[in-house]
Amino acid sequence: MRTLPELPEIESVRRALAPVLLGRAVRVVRVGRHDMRARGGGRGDGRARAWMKRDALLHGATITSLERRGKRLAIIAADGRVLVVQLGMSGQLVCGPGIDPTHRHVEWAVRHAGHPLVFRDPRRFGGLTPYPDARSLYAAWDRELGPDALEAEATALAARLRGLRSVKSALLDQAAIAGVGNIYADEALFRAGIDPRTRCRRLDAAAVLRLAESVRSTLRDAVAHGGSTIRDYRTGRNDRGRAQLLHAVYGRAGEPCLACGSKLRGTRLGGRATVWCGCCQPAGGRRA
DNA sequence: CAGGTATCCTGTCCGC
DNA sequence: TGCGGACAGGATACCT
Repeated sequence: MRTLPELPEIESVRRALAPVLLGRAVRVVRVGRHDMRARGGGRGDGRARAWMKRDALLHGATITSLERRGKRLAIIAADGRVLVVQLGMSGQLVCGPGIDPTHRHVEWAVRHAGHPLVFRDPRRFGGLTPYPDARSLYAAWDRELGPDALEAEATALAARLRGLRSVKSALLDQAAIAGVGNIYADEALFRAGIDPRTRCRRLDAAAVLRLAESVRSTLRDAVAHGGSTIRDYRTGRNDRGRAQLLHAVYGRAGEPCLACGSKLRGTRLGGRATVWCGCCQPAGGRRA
């Protein structure tokens, strides 16, 4: 199964849910599982049970805002409570018709909405994290996440692409830049004309800035298309996205480069499938 | 410090 | 047709 909610997918969910949820009161009507991860990913990080109470799940709250940083979406209530949603690999936060009935972990009734709000996640790589107030939310985000890959200035993103590690691993590091996953890392590197294996230090200032701008434009274009629906992803209204039509390299190893026609190369970098064009993406980056 | 690997998890796809 | 195993990867712990 391939489904990777990255920043554009989360942003599409946020935009779709805002008109449905803002100003509305929610009520927890069902908790399907009590053993979701407190945070996405990791092993042995403990299953959270105690917090999986209605209070932590915003029972009885009125939603005042939906905020996103990177791949995390915070639901903020009028009384200060916050619930952060991480979709992980296969998660969905949806309020609309035709939602798959399986793997529904939490359901809320939304006042004056025709459908319940549903958090479902077949593979349970995602999770829900409650915070007592917005202050603790922002403190956690500042501690764990770099600047948002869509909202931050390109110069701010470029400043984070440093060190000896490969430029792709830097892009995937949420503490460096928040929001880029495996799909858009490869797409942005293709757009910038940079070999994903290049160490950050080997990129000159112009190449780093070009990459930062490519990250922003790649994500912006994907958001404009409603995110990429590889398989499971749906917007907050349960619609499919169309950004997958923009993918130039992701999932295309061995196929011809859309720019030059040469065979796209594929390998594994940091355990992740990586695709690039050896012709258009030279080590150290294409000269401007 | 950087990279590789195992872990978590389930649905999908492939070969036999 | 069916079944076992590889594969997909976001985040993290641990080892080299």
